[in-house]
Parts: sequence; structure tokens; C-alpha cells
Amino acid sequence: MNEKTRGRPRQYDREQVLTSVLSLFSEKGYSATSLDDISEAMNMNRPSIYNAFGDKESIYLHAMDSFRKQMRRAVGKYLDSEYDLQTALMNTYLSALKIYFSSRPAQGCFIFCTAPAEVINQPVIKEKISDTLIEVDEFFQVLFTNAQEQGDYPKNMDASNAGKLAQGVLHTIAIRARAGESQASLKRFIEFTVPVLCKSGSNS
Amino acid sequence: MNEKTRGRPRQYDREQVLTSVLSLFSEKGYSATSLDDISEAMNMNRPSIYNAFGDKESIYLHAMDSFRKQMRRAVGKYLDSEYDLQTALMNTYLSALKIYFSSRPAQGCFIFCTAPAEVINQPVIKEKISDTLIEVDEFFQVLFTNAQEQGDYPKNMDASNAGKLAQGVLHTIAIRARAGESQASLKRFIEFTVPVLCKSGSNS
DNA sequence: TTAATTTTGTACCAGTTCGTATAATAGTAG
DNA sequence: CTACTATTATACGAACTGGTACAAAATTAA
Repeated sequence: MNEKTRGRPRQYDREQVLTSVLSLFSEKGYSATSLDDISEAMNMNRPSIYNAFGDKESIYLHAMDSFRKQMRRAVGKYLDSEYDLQTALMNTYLSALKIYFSSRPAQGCFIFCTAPAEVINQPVIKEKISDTLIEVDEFFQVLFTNAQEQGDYPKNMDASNAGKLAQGVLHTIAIRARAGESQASLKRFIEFTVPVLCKSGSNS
Repeated sequence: MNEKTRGRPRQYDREQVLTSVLSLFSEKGYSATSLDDISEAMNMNRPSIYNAFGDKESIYLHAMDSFRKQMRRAVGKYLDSEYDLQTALMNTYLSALKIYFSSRPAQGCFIFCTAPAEVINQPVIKEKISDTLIEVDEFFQVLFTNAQEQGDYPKNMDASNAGKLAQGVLHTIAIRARAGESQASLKRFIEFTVPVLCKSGSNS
């Protein structure tokens, strides 16, 4: 696995430093994070960082990708249709909660809590956050479509908008976690919410 | 209304410059906005700004208050119980949409899109955003409680969490608007969502 | 007028910002 | 051993940062 290349060998591990800078950006946001901060967190000096990841905006974009990967690893399995709708939603939200509360104090969702601030003057970030929204919408939409096929969700409901609403729940718990609302309170909230999302239509 | 006071008269209008700086912060976020930007937007020089509003963080907090006032003016009337639940929710969301799309490009909600980024290292902003969440939760909770009293919403449902979910819808349309989703698309989304929020329980 | 008071305008400061030019280092290839 | 190459390390610079000291200006009070 360690192909020998010419030149001085790099001392950093790409995945690892991305994780570090992700948690740094997650704490301070994009604009409040300086390259000195980044350099210290990555334990790399400036030219190395530039060589590896480009400028500050580009580093941030890499961090966004890294976070998306992390989320996919956590919830991708719930796309398998062995889970019924209610279970898949519940597990997805619980997985998200775990990530949102994984540091102290809770930082919520890296993307939805820090990227929106930058969006107006940073078109590339805007595009990536929009892309993220679409991917997550599709994730949830699949859940509802599968449920419709299995008679678990009314077919007259719009699975696309249902998916958007389901992502909306993610947004609000992200913001609330970061604002200091407790994990227990948010767990009660999703326990209330999941049945609402599922049964809307003609159930009891 | 123009009480004569000693000293050189001020040349700025407090409400007006707050509106200006609100729109500036809304565009760039807290950290990316410099005092030079602020000074230019307010058309005031630095010492005057300090004298009137304090330091940068304090200016931002004033802008948050100003935005909250604006929202209250827009949706406060829907607390009157002459509106049924569905109408009150719909009108509230439509009013929010109007504000979220009031500039080009759409900037979404000033508070929920720019403040969360700063929350971890700025306790005062964290407290104010938490305070905002509580106020809005209570607003929506009142809507559901009133509906329960009028037999318009099932009494076995938890009005508090229903209110939180209703605010969640606000969060997601705020983020989506800022990320570039169209107003028409978001209108369709809330038209789907409002019935879901209202009928959850034992309706058709 | 003169003094007192408040706001405005200018100019500055020390610290930080992002980015890069240049040199040193640690490997491989021949 | 010598060239070559890729990474690391140092150091710098021009622009900008938030905040303030100090003087000028515009008003009221006496």
C-alpha cells in the first residue's frame, strides 16, 4: 500500500488532517477560522497545506465533502428496504443526533450550521450546500417511495415534499443542538415527529 | 417629537442604520463583516458607531433584535384566534417567505442562517439565538393550543413538540432559500407541509 | 459671548489576515 | 556519489482587522 515515490515523503495523513480541520471549521465557522488556526490543527505548515488542499475556501470545501462522507457512512444503510419507514427515519435521526452531539459543546451539523453564513458571497460554497440539500432530499424521498411501494405510506402523498420535510427535521435539530438544546429534549422531539411524518394521510 | 438636547445633534436615525447593518450582516455573516463595511453601510464613522451601539458583537446583537422585531410585526397577528390553525400556519410561512426572499439573491433568515456559525465561541450570541428559538416555539405552541381548545387539533397531541416541528419548517425554508431554492418550490413545499402539521392524529 | 455638552471626523495603532518566495530537507533514480 | 524531485520549514509582506486617542464641529445653557 505504500508506493514509493520520488521526493521527500509527506508526513501527514490526508483523511486525518481533513478530520482535524473539519472539527475546527465546525467550531468556528469559515470566516472566523484563520490559516494559522488551520495550520496548527492540521499540524502542517502553510505551503504544505496549499500544496495539498489549495486555498482556504478549497480546504473548507474538502471539509464539507469529508462531513458528507461521514454522514453517508452513518445513515446510508437505512436506504435498504429491510427497514420500514418509521424505523429508517428514527434511526437516521438518532444517528444524526449522535454526530451533532459528538463534541462538547454540541456543534450540530457542520454544513447546515456554518456554511449558510458564507453562501451569499461564495458561489462555490452555495453550490455545494445546494448539492447537499438535493442529495439528502433524495435520500429521504427514497425512504418514502419505498414505503409507498410496500403500502407503508399513502400513495397519494407527494414523496418528494415528504422527503423535504424529513430533511427539515434534520435542519432544525442541527440548529437547536448548536444553540444548546439538550439531546434528551431533541430525542423527545423526534419521537413525536417521526409518527407525524409517517402517518400523514389516512391512518388512525 | 424632536426634543432639544445639548450637544451636537446626531445625524443618523437609529432604526434606519440598524436596518442597513442588518442587511449587511445578513449578506456576509458576522465574522466576514468588517467595521469598515459597517461604517460604510451605516454612513457613520467608527467612534459614532461605538458610541451608539458598542462593539461589533453588540452591533450584531442589536441587528438580531431588529430582525426579531420585523418578524413579530409580520406574523404576530396570527396569534389572534380568529384564524384557524391551518390559515395561521400558512400565513405565517408565507410572510416568512416574503422576508426571506426580500433581497436578491434571497438571503433566508438572518438569524438562523448567519448566527449559528458564531455560536460556539460567542456565548452572548448563543444565548440570543436560544432565546429566539424559545420565543418562536412558544408562538407556534400557542397556535396549536388554541386549535386544541377549538377542537381543531387533537388534544392527545403534544402542542409543544408540534410547535417545535412547525418552527423546524421555518428553519428549513430559511436554509433552502439561502441556498438558492426557488420561492415557488418552497411555496409548494409549505402547501404540502401545512396539512401534514395540522391533521396529524385522527383526521381523514 | 462664553462655557458646557454631545456628536462627528481624522488619524493612528498594534495585531492579524491570507498568501507566497525562498531555502532546507528527505527521499528516489541512475 | 550526484542529480532530481517532492515535501517541509522559515520568513516575509502588503492589506486589513477591531478599537481608540484626539481634535473639530454643532448645538444648548447661562
